[in-house]
Amino acid sequence: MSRETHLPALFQLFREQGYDGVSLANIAKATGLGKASLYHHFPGGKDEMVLATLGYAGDWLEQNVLQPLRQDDGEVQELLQGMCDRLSQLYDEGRQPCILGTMTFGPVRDDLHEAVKQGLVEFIEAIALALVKAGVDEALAKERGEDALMAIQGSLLIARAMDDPKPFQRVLKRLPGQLCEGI
Amino acid sequence: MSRETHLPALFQLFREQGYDGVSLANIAKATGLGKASLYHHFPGGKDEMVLATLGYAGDWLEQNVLQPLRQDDGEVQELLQGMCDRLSQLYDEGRQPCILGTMTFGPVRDDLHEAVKQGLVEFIEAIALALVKAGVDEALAKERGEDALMAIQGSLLIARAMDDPKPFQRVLKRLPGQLCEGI
DNA sequence: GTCTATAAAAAGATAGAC
DNA sequence: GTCTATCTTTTTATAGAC
Repeated sequence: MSRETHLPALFQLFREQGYDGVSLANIAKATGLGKASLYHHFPGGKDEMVLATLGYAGDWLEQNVLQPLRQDDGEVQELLQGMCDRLSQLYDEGRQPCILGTMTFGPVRDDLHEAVKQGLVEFIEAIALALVKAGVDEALAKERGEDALMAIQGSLLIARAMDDPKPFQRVLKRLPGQLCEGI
Repeated sequence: MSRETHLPALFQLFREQGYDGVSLANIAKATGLGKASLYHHFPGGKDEMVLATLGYAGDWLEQNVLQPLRQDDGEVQELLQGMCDRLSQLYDEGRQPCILGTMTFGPVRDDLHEAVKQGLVEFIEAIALALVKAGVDEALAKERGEDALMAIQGSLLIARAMDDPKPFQRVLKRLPGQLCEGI
């Protein structure tokens, strides 16, 4: 069993319960490992576990959402629709939280904070790039990328707080058209 | 010194760091009390502290935001503009988080979860009521109330993650017009 | 109403055997 | 690579004096 084997379990734990909410006992139970065994895979302890998990989530996002979004072929509306489809999968149609959002409310620690910020920046820039290619002004494209992330994160937060995934689904449905308004 | 004296300090702690992130040692330091003294004011311990803090925040919101929003006099645009002005004050123009948002990512506990959900529902319903009075269809008004909360919470999350309050300020600026679209 | 002192439990982490 | 056992620190909470 390698380190990568257990990252999906860690991902699920951390995105649901956050850094403070997850204990090594939780992780041991979820992975089926003893607490001591976790230190074999992650010598840096809980800090290394959460950073590795953010890397795992970032890789998934990069491969399945951002790289397709940066492709040159295809209409921008279709690229954005593809993005929404993948996000719907990632967040299980609004029933699962985003680890970046969860970690935003975690403890104030520079490495964690930077990793989250970096993930959001790359996401925003990938959307902005797609809009710029479609002829949108650079400043407006960046604003719309930020608007998209606000809409996604806000809808996931409300969906979680209200025990109802529909707000997320509604937001995702109108997102492509909203981003392309005026093109 | 009464219990109410210390609620502002607790409010600031909990909205910044969440339930798990705040220890009794933190609270003791912030209030200037000894740990044991906290149990005089809050015999139920940390649980009672956070619930009392949510009540304190809910009272502020009710008095300063929701009641003015329910008033009959005045144009709906102006009522919503007033709401945004108060929210800008509450969140220090995007530099401070919303305790409801922070608590949404806290531990899964029924009483906390219910208190947060209830606060969001009342907020959404107050906005929807103002729109209904202005002639908006009931179902659409509720959607727009949800949209408003998603925009507020999403922008506060992004503002916090990116160390930049401007996304929140931008969202608040266009919110009244957005909610009144088509009236 | 606040304090010192202390308990009891849970947390993160390590040593060393297999 | 995984385990049992143990250690250290932190956390929540209580007892009882002033």
